Amino acid sequence: MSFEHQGEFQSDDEQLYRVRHSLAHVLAQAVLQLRPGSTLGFGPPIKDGFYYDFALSEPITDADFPEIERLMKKILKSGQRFYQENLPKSDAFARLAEMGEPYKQEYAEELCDKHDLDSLSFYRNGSFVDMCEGPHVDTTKEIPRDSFKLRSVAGAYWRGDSDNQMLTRIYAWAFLSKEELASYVQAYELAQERDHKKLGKQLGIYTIDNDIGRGLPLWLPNGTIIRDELEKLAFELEFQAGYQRVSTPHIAKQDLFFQTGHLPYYAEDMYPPMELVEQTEHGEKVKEAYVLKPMNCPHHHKIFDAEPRSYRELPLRLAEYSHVYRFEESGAVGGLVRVRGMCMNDAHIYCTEEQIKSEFRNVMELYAEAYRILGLESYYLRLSKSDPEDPKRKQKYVDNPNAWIKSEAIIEELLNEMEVDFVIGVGEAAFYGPKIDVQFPTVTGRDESVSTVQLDFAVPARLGLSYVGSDGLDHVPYCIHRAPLSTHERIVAYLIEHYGGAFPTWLSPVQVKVITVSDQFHDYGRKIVSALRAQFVRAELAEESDTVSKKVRAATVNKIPNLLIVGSQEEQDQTVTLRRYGIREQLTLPFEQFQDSIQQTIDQRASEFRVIEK
RNA sequence: GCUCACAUAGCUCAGGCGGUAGAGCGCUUCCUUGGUAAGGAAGAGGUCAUCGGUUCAAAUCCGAUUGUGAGCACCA
Repeated sequence: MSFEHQGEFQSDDEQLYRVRHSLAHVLAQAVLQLRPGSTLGFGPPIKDGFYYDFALSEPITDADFPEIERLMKKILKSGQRFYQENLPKSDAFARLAEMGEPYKQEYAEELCDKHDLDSLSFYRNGSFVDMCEGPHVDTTKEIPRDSFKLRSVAGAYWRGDSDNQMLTRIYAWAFLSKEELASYVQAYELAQERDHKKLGKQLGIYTIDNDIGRGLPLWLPNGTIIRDELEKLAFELEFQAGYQRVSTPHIAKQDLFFQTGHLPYYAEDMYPPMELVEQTEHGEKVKEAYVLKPMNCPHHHKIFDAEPRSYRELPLRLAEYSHVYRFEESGAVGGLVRVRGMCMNDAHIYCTEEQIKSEFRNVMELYAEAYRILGLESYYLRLSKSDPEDPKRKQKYVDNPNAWIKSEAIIEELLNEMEVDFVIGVGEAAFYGPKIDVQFPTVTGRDESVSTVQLDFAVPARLGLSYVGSDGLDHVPYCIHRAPLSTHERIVAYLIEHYGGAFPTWLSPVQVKVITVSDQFHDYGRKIVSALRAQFVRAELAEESDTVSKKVRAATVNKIPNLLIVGSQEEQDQTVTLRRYGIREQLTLPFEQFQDSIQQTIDQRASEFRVIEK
């Protein structure tokens, strides 16, 4: 198993860091020129450039970018020197007050309190002064004038807290040369071509209809094939790992979720209840309330509880691909990555404390196997812990400090024993326990949790789950929640971007497209298609009376992995000419040999096509 | 939820300083029967997101709503 670590922006290139940091100051200088009376927030370097936050006197939009860039270039050209000065803290506060910089002032006071500082660092270039630790370039002449580009304007809360005022953030790309900028922008644009929202539409995978609802994707025939293949994969992996499949309804009584503790912890993320109302003498009364399930665990817990359990049955592994519904905030919903209705590769493992580690390990191995088959490599692990410092912790996490310490220790120990790299996410835990999240980068450069394994020390007890131990006494089981293949929505989004829409044969909605050289070979083409379909290969004949070129192009645009070209030669020899997606060289082989080869390619879920020699 | 931008044919987009619209692809039909990324011709297809306001006149200007995108916050 290999898990790569991926951390925050840390430039190993000191000069790049200085340039970006200095450009942030130059941007602020230009914006203050254009919008006098604006004040400053933070303006750090980031992984591909920098940003700066402003409380603007007048709004700015991207239509102002050319003007701002012009002002910035003028400043760069003028060769301003950067001077550092350290002011005693009282002088520093006085200066910030004089400058009219309330955000900087607030931060300055906090810095001094927290780190017990008695002086603060400022940088001056030209007429512009900013409280800042540096480092910076010596002079703006060091900064190439053509290697940065303003990218976007967006809102951002001061100090990242939605209770605070929203500032205006301007993002920019910045590099050390024009060429580096150009190649970065080009790579960025190329990556946008892989965006699952774009390809999902182009390849007929899913659609979202406003009459159905936001965040509620409709899976088209091509997308449904991919889902079915993933479910088949999960079924096989889980069968071999000793899981049992169960099926449960999409709704349950609201009261169940009070018992589990989801309500009130999780209320904001749930669709409002469906209420059955009864007429009484005094008016209306809610007789029963049902909710759409946001998670499957309560339903599975009830299956565990459906009969008396012995320690001999543990670990009991219950698996289900099931829909859950979460009322994500409108601004969070987008494409397939954040949706309000999703189908999850869920399972719950009930086990004893002694079994936790080995079960976690089994789950991690199942993940690694699934990722290997899917060819996914660019992920890293995050140990998601609670945050004991969080003032809102009582609303966010089950209140049982000892259980948190113990369960977090078990998982961290396991990760260390497995010798895998991981980062720690403080405050990223589930409300009922710590978890290991598997993070994947999207084409838009964000990391998202795709898969997750979670340890639950709280909910089984709340529902009164128990098993009889070898000592004849009742014990509360631990529960491991896991979803290696994530939700169909999220994993398919990643797979589309990972493969750029060109799926390996086993996942591809159309696996073989038969292209005849002219209509007179359609009979042979149809014979091939029906023989392939008889072995459950998803084959189609290109029926259009177009030229071969046109049909090849159409199939290529649709990223179909295998094309079979047939004409008089092939019909006479009972062969086919195979052209693989993205490969120009082709191969003519007996049709029967192709049948065996594609069967093996599919059965092995191979990423490449290998011809079987007879 | 918040900030900003955007919404024109099935798709990708142009146009429009106010006088009710265009291209390419796709689709349909016809000709072509062609050996590897677009053969040719004709045709159908749009209350310019929705609602309201200004105006003699709104797709164009203004407002609201809905949706989409980029961020922020959120994210089991």
